[in-house]
Amino acid sequence: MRKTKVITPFQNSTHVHQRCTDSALSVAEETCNSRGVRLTRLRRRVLELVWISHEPVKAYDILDILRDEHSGSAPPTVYRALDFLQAQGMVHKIESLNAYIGCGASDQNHASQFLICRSCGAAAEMDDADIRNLISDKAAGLGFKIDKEIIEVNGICSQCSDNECSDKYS
Amino acid sequence: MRKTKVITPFQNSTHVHQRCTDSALSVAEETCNSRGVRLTRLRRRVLELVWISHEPVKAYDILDILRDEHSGSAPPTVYRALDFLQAQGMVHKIESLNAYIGCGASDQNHASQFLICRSCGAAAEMDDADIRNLISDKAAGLGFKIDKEIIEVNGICSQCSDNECSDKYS
DNA sequence: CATTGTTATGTTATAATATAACATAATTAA
DNA sequence: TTAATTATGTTATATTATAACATAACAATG
Repeated sequence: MRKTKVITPFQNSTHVHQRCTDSALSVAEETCNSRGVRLTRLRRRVLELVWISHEPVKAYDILDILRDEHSGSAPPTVYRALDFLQAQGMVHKIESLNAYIGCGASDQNHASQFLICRSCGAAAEMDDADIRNLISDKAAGLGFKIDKEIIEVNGICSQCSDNECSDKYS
Repeated sequence: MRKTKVITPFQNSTHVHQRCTDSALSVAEETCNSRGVRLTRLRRRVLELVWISHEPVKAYDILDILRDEHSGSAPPTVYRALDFLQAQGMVHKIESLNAYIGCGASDQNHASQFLICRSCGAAAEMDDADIRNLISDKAAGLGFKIDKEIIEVNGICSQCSDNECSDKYS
């Protein structure tokens, strides 16, 4: 069994979030350049806003911010940018939350499995080869050809369950 | 590797859908009785309407039918019934479609993996022990405690890909 | 069997999420 | 520099879901 490849981990308190964002933005710039697609100012800004935290972000929360910055912003503004970013693999939609999260591995073709913590609200992204392969095999065994896998695991992350435990004695 | 347990298969053309529905409804009746919860006329009717086909059904499509039958029907009518049926495991929500599908195994506690065909629109439900165990193990390895797993695999079912092939020569 | 608490449904209103359709502007290709 | 293409602006509306409060049905108890 292979080790789980963690694309975006649950973060500890010492993590400097600006680094995640900066890194994701530069990967995105490069990826767009090499693909000959345009990371316009608007799209870049939406990507930046998606990366505002490790919690999946709502489209209308992004829109609220865009509206403060530019009066011409409307739902299509944000949904179009999100569509572009999803097509380029820079943003994933979390279907069970109707929310969007940044992906720092947009340069790599990969599957995703999300772990979503109901306590802190953060989402971690994995690409676990064993899971990917097992599901491929099982689907193939039933004659099913996979386009896309949506895996969203809800629960409690390790840090939050540590905190819950310590709460009992506080 | 264990054989995939198929809860609801992709159906062939000879399948008599009334049987799926009847069977699901009687399992539901019994399950509700044994749990001491009430499968009211409304809830039963909504369950029946969810079972109208093997394609996930939209809440407002159910509502349109309910409205023909009873003028007092409104969105809460259908969402409340769906909430009840989901809580009892008789209906699952397909998050990526915002649609609902019947489950014939509401008497058994189980995980679900859905295969959703983009050609015929049908959804098949599995409970594959290997997938369930692998995801549990991987999550546990990261210290993550699972509440619920959402697995929705999009693609083309075996029958539809057979048809696509034969189309090439027709 | 009357009362009381509980659960289910009715009803109105509105929130939250997303897209259609067409106009204008910016960028790219010829 | 014109034409084609792509991106954004703008208005309107579709789709999905919940809040809040009223009434009705049912169940448990004395």
